[in-house]
Amino acid sequence: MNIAHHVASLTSIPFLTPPTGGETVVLTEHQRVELLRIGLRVRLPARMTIYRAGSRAQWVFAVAEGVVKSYRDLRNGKRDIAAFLFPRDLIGLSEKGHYVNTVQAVTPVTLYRFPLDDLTALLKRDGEMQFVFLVKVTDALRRSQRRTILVNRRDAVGRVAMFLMFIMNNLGRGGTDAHRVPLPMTRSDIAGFAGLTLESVSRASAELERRGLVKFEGRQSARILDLPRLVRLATAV
Amino acid sequence: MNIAHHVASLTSIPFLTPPTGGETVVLTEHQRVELLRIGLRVRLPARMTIYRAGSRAQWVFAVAEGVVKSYRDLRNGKRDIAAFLFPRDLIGLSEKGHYVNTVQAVTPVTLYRFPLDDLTALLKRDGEMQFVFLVKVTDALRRSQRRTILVNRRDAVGRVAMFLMFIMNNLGRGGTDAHRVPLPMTRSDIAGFAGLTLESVSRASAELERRGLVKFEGRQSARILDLPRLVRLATAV
DNA sequence: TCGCAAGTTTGATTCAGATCATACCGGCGG
DNA sequence: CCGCCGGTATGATCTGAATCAAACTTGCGA
Repeated sequence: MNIAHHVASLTSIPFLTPPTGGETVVLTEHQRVELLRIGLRVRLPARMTIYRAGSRAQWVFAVAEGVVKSYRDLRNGKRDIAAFLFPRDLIGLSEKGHYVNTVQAVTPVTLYRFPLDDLTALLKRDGEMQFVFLVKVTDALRRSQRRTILVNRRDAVGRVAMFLMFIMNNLGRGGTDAHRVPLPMTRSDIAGFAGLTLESVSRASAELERRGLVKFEGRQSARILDLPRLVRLATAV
Repeated sequence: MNIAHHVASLTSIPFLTPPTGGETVVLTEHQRVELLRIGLRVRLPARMTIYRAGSRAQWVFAVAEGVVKSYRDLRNGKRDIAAFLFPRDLIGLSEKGHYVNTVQAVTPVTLYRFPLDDLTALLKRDGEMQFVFLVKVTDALRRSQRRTILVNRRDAVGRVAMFLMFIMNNLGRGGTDAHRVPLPMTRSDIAGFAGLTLESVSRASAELERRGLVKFEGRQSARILDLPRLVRLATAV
């Protein structure tokens, strides 16, 4: 196992900017080595289930590349998407030793896998590193709350507009074309995330296109034609 | 200032059970003293605003007694309740140095107030204590996700049933009567939390009462008459 | 005691999204 | 080239929560 290679890769998931300041938190070289001592890099194809809700929570994962969805199947057959996860995100939310959601790769993904016990011990030892994780989880909480606002909206068009903004904010960086929004997930997934049926997503998308705000190019991507108006729609709650 | 008194009070907010194990995390005596060195106990009357969204985030608070609501006022005049917070909960979610939500006392409350900088430094120094906070924030994330499921439901009666269960899970303990549910917040607050209008909350409540599941005793409390059926309704998504 | 005001209930109507049904599209194996 | 199939779009209808409106209830201060 090539540590040097892993260290280099880990720098690509430096987690996040802290909520209280402007500067980005980056792990020190030493901390990266420590993390990699307990972590393993794994690559998975699209559609692969990473873990299932209810199974024993043995690992925490960090997304390095690709998109992952976290969901719960409800009794009525519907699927509630808890979150879409992107590079830099952590996955492995558990309760009483068992995973809360089922997590599945949407695209081919690269993950880092950490045994929960080892990670816990490491974090307790290294307060600075733990703080990076604390900040990250706090960020996830903020995003979850923001998403609730999205779902609380009544109008389908506004929800889809918000969803597009959401994807832009998470996959926008690094893209060659700032106005192209990749949509690796299905309409069904979008519907589950936005609290709509897939028919409504389809209709709302058509409406956005009709209004000249967005052009859907195939099923897997969209082009933003009028960003200011889209932003207004999305934030017009 | 009576430290001994404060230490005793702090034991009443031992935060949470960790997600990965069964045993409750309790701070050591030393840790409590450390926390209190930087913390201040404050009592506030009902309706008092603790902080406003957008203001500089200088403090983190821990709820010791009472109920607090966290919300955002939306452009359309509506109010989205981000969370209700109970004893043991942390408040002070911020982004780039500014609070995300406005936070207001629903009942008279007792809080512990910690300067963010001091708390940050303390947590980085004491990995064990920080871990208690990490677990707490993780718990908040789980709750936020569960709430999204609540809001995603379409039927008003089910949402109100879920809301009642939610309150029971947070205020149930310590109550003399396990079937009495205190409702310190207004119908409007409930509506904001459940993603309904207050009229719908009112009608759904009446419907629950008509079906013999719940009896509302004044505006501030309800009595669960048929818990099993209420649970089924709440989880029947 | 009265009267006000905030909060709540109840009623009538509207409307957007769910639902049910059917048609379409694009990729892939044979 | 065909036919299948998962995913998507479109159309018709239904439903239940939002909305608008008005009455009622409760607590509280004059």
